[in-house]
Amino acid sequence: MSAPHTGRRGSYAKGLAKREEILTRALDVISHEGYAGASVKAIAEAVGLSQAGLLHYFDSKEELFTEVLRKRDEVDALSRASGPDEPSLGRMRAEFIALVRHNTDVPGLVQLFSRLAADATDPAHPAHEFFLDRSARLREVLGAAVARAQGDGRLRDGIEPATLARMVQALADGMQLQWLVDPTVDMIGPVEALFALLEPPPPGEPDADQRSGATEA
Amino acid sequence: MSAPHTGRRGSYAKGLAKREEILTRALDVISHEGYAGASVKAIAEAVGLSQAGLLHYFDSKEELFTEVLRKRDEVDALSRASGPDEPSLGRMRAEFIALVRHNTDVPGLVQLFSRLAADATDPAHPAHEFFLDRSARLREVLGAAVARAQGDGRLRDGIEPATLARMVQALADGMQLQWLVDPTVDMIGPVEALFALLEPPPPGEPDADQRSGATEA
DNA sequence: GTCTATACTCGGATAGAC
DNA sequence: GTCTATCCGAGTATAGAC
Repeated sequence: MSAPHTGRRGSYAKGLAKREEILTRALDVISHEGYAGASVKAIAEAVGLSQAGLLHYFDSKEELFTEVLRKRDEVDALSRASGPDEPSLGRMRAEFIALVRHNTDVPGLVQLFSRLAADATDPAHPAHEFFLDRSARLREVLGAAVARAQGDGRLRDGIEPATLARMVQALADGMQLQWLVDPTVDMIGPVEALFALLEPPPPGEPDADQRSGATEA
Repeated sequence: MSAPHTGRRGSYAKGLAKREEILTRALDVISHEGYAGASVKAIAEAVGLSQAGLLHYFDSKEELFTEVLRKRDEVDALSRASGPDEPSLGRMRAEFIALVRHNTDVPGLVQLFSRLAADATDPAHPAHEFFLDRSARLREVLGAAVARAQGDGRLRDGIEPATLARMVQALADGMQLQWLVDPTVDMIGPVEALFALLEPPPPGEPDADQRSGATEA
C-alpha cells in the first residue's frame, strides 16, 4: 500500500517512469503480437519482469490492463486537444474513421478493449469508471459536433444529437466485435454508411431515383 | 468422453432430459437473478447439483454457458420459423425491436451474451462457431428483408443490404454494452432511429424544414 | 525503492468411490 | 449419475534480498 501504484503518490519519478515504460512496452506487445487472453505472467515476460515484479507497479491485473487502454488513448490522442476546441462534424467524422481504420492494425488492442469493456459492465469492476468516463467523453464531443452541424443544416434533422452520438459509438463498438470474430469484414464501410445516412437530403431534389442494381428480388 | 455431453450421442433420454432441465433452470436463474461473473459452482448450486455434478453434463464452463445462450435463442425463437419464410422488413423491424425491449428484462442474459461474445472472438474459443453462425443467420434474414424492401422502394436505396444488416446488428450489440454500463440508457431509441433513417425520403417533399429546437450552438 | 521467491486462494477440471 | 477428493493454473499477497 506504499508503492507507486496509482501514480498519485510517492514515487521519486523512477517509479513513474518505469510504470510508463512498462505501459508503453505492454501496449506495443499487445498491439503487434496480439492479446490471446494474455495473463499477467505473459505480459510480465514480454516486459522483462517476473509476474510479481510487474504487479509491483499495478494493483491488479485489471488495473494494469485498464492503464494500458488509457495509455492507448493517450497515444492515439482520441480525446485529442489538437486543433480547435470544437471540431466540425466533418473533421470529427474524418478522425473517427481514421481511428477505426487504425484499429485494423492493432487487433490485440481491439480485443483487449472489447473484452474489458464487457467485463467492466459490472459496476464493481475496477475499469467501470474508466469506460463510463471514456465513452461519455466521446459522446459529448460527438454530440456537440452533431448539434452544431444540425444548426447549420449540414446534417439531417430530427434526431437528438445525444441519440446520434450513441448510435455512432454503438455501431463502432459492434463492428469491432464483428471484425474480431471475422477479420475479413470491413469495419469502416458500415460506419461510413451511417455518416452518409445522416447527410441532409439535397433540399429540392428528391433522391428516390438513383436506384442501384443491388436488389435482385 | 462417454457422457451425454453434446447431446449428439448415447444418453438414454434421461441424460438429455436432465441436460435440458439444467439449461432451463440456469437460464431462469441467470435471467432473473443476474449474472455476476457467475461461477460454475454458483450455477450448480442454483440447479441443485455439485460443481462436478453439473460438469458431468457439459464439457466445460464455456460449453455450459454457450448452451445456455443457445437455449435462450430457442426460447426467444429469435431464429423463429413462425410466420412466413420471408418476413417483411416491417415485421422484422417490429420483432427486432420487441426483442431488444425484452432484453431489458433480463440483464443477466445480456451480460452473459456480451461477455461470451467478446471472449468467443478468439477462434480457439469453444463458442466461436456458435457466435459466427448465430450472427451470420441473423444478418442473412435481415439482409434478405432489406433487399426485398429496397426492391419495393420501401427502403432508402444506395446501401448494400449486407452492410445494412451489419449496421443493425452492430448497433444493437453496441447498445447492449452501453445499456449494461448504465442501465438508465435507452437501448431502443437508437435502434429505432436507425430504422427511421432508412425510410425512403418522401419522393417530392424535401424534408429539410422540420427543424427541432435541439440545437443551441 | 526495486524486485524475486514463495505461499495462499479460488475456480475449473478430473479421477474414482458410491 | 452424482458425489468427494484432488489437482492444476491464474491471480494475488507478503517477506525479504539486493
